[in-house]
Amino acid sequence: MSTTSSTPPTPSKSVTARALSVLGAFSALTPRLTLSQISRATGLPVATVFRLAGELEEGGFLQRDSSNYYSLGIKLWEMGLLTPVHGRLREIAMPFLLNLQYVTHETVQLAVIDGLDAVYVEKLTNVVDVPVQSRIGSRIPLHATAVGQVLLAYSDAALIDEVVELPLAEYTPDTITGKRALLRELSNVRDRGYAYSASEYLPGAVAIAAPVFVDGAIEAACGVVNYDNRADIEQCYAALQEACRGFSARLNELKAAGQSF
Amino acid sequence: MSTTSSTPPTPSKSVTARALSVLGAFSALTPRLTLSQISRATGLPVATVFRLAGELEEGGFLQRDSSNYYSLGIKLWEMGLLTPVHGRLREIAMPFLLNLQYVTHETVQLAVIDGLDAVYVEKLTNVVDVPVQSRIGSRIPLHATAVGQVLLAYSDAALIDEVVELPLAEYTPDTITGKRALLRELSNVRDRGYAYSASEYLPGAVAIAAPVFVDGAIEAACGVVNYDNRADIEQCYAALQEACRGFSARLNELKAAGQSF
DNA sequence: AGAAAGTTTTTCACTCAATGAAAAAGAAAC
DNA sequence: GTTTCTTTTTCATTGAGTGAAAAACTTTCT
Repeated sequence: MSTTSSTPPTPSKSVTARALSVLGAFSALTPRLTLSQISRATGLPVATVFRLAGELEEGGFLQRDSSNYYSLGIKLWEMGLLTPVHGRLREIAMPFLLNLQYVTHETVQLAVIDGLDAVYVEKLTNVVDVPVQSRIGSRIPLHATAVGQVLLAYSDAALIDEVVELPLAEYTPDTITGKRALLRELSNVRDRGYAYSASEYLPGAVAIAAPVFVDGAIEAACGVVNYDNRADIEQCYAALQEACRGFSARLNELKAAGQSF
Repeated sequence: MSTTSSTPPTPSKSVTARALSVLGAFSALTPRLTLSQISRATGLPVATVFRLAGELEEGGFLQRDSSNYYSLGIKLWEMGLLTPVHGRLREIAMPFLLNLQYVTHETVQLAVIDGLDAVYVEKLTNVVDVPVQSRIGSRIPLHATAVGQVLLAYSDAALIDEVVELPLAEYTPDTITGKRALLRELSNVRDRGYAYSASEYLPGAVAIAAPVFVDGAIEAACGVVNYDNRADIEQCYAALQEACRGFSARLNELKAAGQSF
């Protein structure tokens, strides 16, 4: 019964929040930072960063190289591997993805939904010199990619409504940017059971994606991308379907057998 | 007289150290924990853990499911991907590993040295139902595995001396446990340019491994394992050599071109 | 069903650990 | 050489973190 305005009573930053913001200063574009760079990036006084960074290094969350640059520590990587998205998804998916890659010879991807984005959990390419567009961990739009559309199509109506109302960025001339058009496409995806996207995000990239269900709810999406229409889509689709079926079955099997999540 | 206490590793510490120890309570064996479990594992009072866990959740480092279980958050996974071991090694290695896996059909692995252990950075198997012995992130002994022996063989003399003096655990009857025998084997590895290990760690597992150099110093080791001697070792070896050469070349190329680390 | 045991959340007075300005010590740039 | 920038140390101040205890919930047992 609080009639008080929802003013967040959090003007100050706790020590923990500060420590996390030190870690947050690192990004794909800035994977290496000096003390003073961290200080500037976070707005925290150098002396404070000095102490916090020291403690984080102590714990293995940061590491410091010979030229006084910090980067994120190996402990952080190890902990990331304990995350459900890795241990309960990518690890189980891997054999299926490998086989799918083996059969199709194309780029294969696994994505989940997080918030209002799709996130690549795994991505396999055997082309060495490919200009990497998006890496594992990248966030990509739900409306403009095959995996995104699949993830969205089978999500709760509430989420669909929310995304549909968002301003839909136009990445290429083929990107779906209209609310009605997107809703129609999502409906198509559900009818077909898979998504097909040609040049909606990256020109020249043709992708198909299919859903992975656990207990009837969508858990992830698998996709196959090929550039410049090299591959036989029919064949890719068959392989994709098989991979998704196998993966779904495995997840459900583990869920039934395993005690938790 | 052992001071047996189930909470030894938590003398009074800084806030940051406490927060990190909350994260540290999670492991491969206990990827999900309740508040009170964390409290017991860390030796911190529940009220303290309550606050810290709340802040870590706020920052995306922990997540809480419907049944009040905490697990490590997606943010942690994302940050792990920014770590050099991932972005500067596994990501670049991946196409070569995939191709190696494709050619040999066997389990393929990439490992680095960290402290006195080898750590698996990547491991590819396309067999679905394999009883997973060691996963990505696992630490494995330097003296008893092919990748470990390669990593050690090309390390600094100081490190070799240190490892050689350690008590060398005997995993199978074929494990090298003697100091002199290990030194001799390392010498063999250097002479041959690769390591060959049969049932030294896991009975029935035959592995070969080769080094990956950057600027003349060893950076990682690639290996191929096959169980029950199914594969043609000669063929595997050729493929392995090619993968390592390609990968080394790519790393050196990037190092020369790229600005840093 | 109710009681008992366990877990999560809130409260609050105390106090100790975190703070950051400033100065010292090092590096690098000019 | 001087200047400019960065890292590290010091230290008086204080407010953020603390944890015992009680309240609020949940689960388990009889």
